[in-house]
Amino acid sequence: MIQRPRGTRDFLPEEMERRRHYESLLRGVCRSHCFREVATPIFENTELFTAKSGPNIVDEIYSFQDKGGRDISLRPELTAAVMRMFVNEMSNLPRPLKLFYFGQCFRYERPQSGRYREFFQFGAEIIGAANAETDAEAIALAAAMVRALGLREYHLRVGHIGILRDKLRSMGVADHDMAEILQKLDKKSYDEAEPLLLARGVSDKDKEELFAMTRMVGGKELLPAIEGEAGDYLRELFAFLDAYGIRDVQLDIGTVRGLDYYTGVVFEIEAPCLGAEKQVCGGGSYTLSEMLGGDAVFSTGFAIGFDRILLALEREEQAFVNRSPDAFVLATGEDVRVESFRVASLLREAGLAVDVDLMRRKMSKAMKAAASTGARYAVIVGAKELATDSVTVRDMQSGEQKLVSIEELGSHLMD
RNA sequence: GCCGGGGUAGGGUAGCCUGGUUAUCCUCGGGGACUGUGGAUCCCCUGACUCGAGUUCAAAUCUCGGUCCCGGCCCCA
Repeated sequence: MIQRPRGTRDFLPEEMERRRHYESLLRGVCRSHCFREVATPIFENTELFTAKSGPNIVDEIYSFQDKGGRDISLRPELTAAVMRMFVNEMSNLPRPLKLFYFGQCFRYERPQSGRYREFFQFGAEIIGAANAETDAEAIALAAAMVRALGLREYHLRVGHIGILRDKLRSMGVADHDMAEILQKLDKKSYDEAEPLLLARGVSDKDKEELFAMTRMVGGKELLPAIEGEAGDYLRELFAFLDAYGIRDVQLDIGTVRGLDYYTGVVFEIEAPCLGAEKQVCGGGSYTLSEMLGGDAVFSTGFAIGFDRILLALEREEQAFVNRSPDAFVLATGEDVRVESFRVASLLREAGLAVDVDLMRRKMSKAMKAAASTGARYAVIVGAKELATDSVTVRDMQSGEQKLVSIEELGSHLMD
């Protein structure tokens, strides 16, 4: 037996139907917000990902040389690819561009709960605008998507990377030193952040103030206290979010991102039921296009961990019921078997989901098979009925049976 | 990369500690009893010890290694 590669999954029909269902809900939300879908290759030149995330990223992704000696990687995320596409092919389109995407990504990591080597991201980017309404639009979309899926318990947290950066700058920390410190602060690793700060001559008082800021989490009552441009920006953002009906937002000054390309607002959504890997959505405003050889263009985007959010729905025991056939067609015997397929075809043409017995079962077994598919009706094709161009329709729930002419069969089953 | 727990038919399990006939039971699947009526019952059938090495007369069982799964650490673009 050949095993599946580590960290991958097979999706059986039931699971696949469920996935497609939720996928289409998400697509619907994107369309209602007038985002348009794009797709990029599953593999890219490795350079694209090292340009975005640094050379060490190669250790964590599926990276190889193809037969032509090109350095290729399976995409570990989709933002870089979408920005590449924007720079290469879409930079002259009217702005803002509102794009969304869904696809699998690959990371060479140790699998654990909610973490696979092949996983799916559903994300969106707004390219070419840099203001509070753009960020609000992105956050509103993310929130609407999570709501559309029906996730009951989640936390939406919004922060602004500028607040801590301003603070660090005022404390005399140089810009190129910030990423490392912010990374520690994001994880609330104060022990590790402290020596970095002290080494740059930050006073104890400043340090404590900084640490206190990273612990600021709350509702919009915190807004007035936030100084500077970032504060103004957040007040504006929250006004737009409020207009969009998004009120269950936490303001979290400690939510930052270590990476340099984030420029302002950052946000994440987490589902507490998931345990260690509970973040189901992450995003923010950034500028990446320059790193990919384009002009400086501001964007806001996010990605939803599709597998994770489905796992969260499962943990919340949100039932998904697979669709069952409208009808199951079976023959009473060999003499009318071919004719039963004609009836099935007729019903399919009429737009019904119709299954047939392919196993040459005897009638009682066929009936049993019909029951196990969950079909609403059994359509029994027999010589007696065919004599009057009719079939017997059995309601599988009630057991009630009727003689129905083949001509009226389709419309009879429709209602 | 690190720590811990696991792996017996498609799914769920017993057996493992204490090595010894044909590997248990349930379910699912196929067929039959039922020759024109399902979800009931009965009967029959298909189907498994994660892989490799070692110990032994003998390994599902003991030992070591690989692999995969589960939970956590690290990382999280």
